[in-house]
Amino acid sequence: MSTILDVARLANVSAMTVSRVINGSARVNEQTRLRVQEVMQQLQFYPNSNARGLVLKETRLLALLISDITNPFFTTLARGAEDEAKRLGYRLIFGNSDENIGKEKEYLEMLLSTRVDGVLIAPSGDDSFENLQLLQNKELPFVIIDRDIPGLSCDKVLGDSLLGTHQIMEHLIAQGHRRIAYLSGSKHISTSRLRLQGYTEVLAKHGLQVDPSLVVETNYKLSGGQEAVQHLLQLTNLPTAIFAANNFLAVGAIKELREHGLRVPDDLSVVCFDDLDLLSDLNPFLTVAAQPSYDFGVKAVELLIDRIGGSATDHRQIVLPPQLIIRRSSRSI
Amino acid sequence: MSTILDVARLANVSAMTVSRVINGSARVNEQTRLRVQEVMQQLQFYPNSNARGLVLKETRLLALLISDITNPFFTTLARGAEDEAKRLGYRLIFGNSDENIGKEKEYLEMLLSTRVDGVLIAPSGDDSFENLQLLQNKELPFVIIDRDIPGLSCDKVLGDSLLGTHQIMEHLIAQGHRRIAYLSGSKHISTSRLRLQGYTEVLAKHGLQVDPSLVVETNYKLSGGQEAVQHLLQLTNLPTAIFAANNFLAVGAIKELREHGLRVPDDLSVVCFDDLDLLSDLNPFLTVAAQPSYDFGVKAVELLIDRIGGSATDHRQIVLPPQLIIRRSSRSI
DNA sequence: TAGATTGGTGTTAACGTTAACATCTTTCCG
DNA sequence: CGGAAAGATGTTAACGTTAACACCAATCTA
Repeated sequence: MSTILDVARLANVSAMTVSRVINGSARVNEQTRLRVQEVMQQLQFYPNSNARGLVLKETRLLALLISDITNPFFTTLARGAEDEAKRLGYRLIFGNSDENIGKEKEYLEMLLSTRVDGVLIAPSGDDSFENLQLLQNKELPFVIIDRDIPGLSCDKVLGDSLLGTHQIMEHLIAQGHRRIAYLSGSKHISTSRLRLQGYTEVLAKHGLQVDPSLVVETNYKLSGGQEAVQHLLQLTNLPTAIFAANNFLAVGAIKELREHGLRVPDDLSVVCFDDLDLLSDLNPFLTVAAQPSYDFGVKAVELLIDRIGGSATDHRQIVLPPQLIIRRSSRSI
Repeated sequence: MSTILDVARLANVSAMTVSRVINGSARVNEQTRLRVQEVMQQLQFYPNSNARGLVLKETRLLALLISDITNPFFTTLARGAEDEAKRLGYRLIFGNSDENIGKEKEYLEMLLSTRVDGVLIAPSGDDSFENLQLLQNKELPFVIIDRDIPGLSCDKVLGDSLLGTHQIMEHLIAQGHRRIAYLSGSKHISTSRLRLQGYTEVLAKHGLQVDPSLVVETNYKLSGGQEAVQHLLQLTNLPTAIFAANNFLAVGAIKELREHGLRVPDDLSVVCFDDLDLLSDLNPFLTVAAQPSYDFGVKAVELLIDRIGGSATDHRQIVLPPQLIIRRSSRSI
């Protein structure tokens, strides 16, 4: 790999002049500039970002830490983040935390070493507090996405869990459902709690009590949905509808229901948070509170880069609204 | 951010001793080691990868360049690559090329600057040849994934397009289909060509001719599938089945068919390459030649790291077999 | 007991780039 | 026409880390 010095020698200038040509950081004679550029071309010279990062204390690298890149919600979010990052001249590293605090911490430490300029993170849960404090100690800018953390002051891009839940629950109730199960992710994740709160509120509003046996706490994975349904099926008095706190839970639930010979929506309605993108194109089936996941990524990168630039002062919070999409997985009874 | 020198001062040793503790590169007295580790802990010290990369000429960063992270095939592949990279102590940068040579080139240049240790790339097409030659010039190890490039000698992880196509086509023919359309991606992508070849072979084997009006070349995107179907619907003699060269094409095709009031499989059967993962869990619908996408990622990282380590000599090629999964989108006529 | 070995540690220079300052020439202005 | 300003370029040192070598003390070996 050729260096700036190789270019300098061949172009008969100092390294500094080459640096100036690369960065446009100061005037350079037109002729000299052309000569230097020609040599760079000829040598296929690409400046070493490591050396640059060392002196500039900036790497133009961002990191995106999410729970699972195979989840369409995060995939589309990642796409938004990547497009926006690229537009603004940043690259993106990504990692999966698998909803696991330990893995999350490992990643963050790696990122601290990498000297990324900032981090986008969907925290694995409230316990992420400590991990994020580490970032704050080290003054590494970050934005949390999708999940809030109580007591943590930082930039945030969140969905409106209460609104979405109200939309979903009102829909189910309008369809005549009264026994509605709630499949929750870990209660240490803000979205799980808020959606439970919304669930309770809407039931109360309609004079209904929460039946504790219909509230199942599990995890935001496919297997979580399956386990939750196994649990529900042991009840003598089955629910007529299931509200799953995210898309993976819903898919797991439907899969498990099907394996027990139950049909959706004929035997049970199933609705959830977050759409399935491609899947919904293929076969619009699931009734969902869809979130603008692409925008989550875009907005988060914008906040982050503002923060990095130092122009942002107070912490900002962006709340993106969900949209109820009624499809075939829910029906009137 | 504290440096190795801060640690050295506090621990009353030289920077070199700290470096040795970090890397375990030479003996250090047990007591000294403990003292240094304590100070590192206390200062929350994380070694600067930029400085390290500069002297070691290695960054432990890999890059994954694919056409679109929202495609489940690539998503799962990315997950496999990320898991394996992490296991081997590497981080992963990723980028979307959108099947676009120019964007691909930009990315590769960025990666050259970043001094990544290696690149995993699903080339946007045969024209990627030049882009990859740049990597070869610069002696940056890379592995191409999913798509071959004629005349390029390098490490490769590919699917078996011919086998998969044979499985799919034999299935359709066994179901009585004779007028089968083939929706192709760009013919500058090896998989498009091989699948066309397989398509032709199987038809010939059964004494059938290729009807050119049934072969539609478009692109590997959702919109490609939609456009292709618009084209097909203008024929007076419609096909009874559509074989789409990838999953996005199939989804686009089905979406468009539905918009024209045609049902799958009642009016037309649709089959394709690559599964839809989550989607297939929710609602097993599409008949596909599924490829082990997770393994594509894992194997590619293995090849790449072997290459980086210098232990690999000849270029290697791994071919992963597809698996025909028959579901409801195809039916006997 | 001299010489070699090994354990433990430090010093120096280098990796490739850029900020800060220095130098020289040319142009401008009153 | 003399001093200031602007234009063009170079020199030096620094960023944080590690390889290579050097050094010293303790231990081993013949």
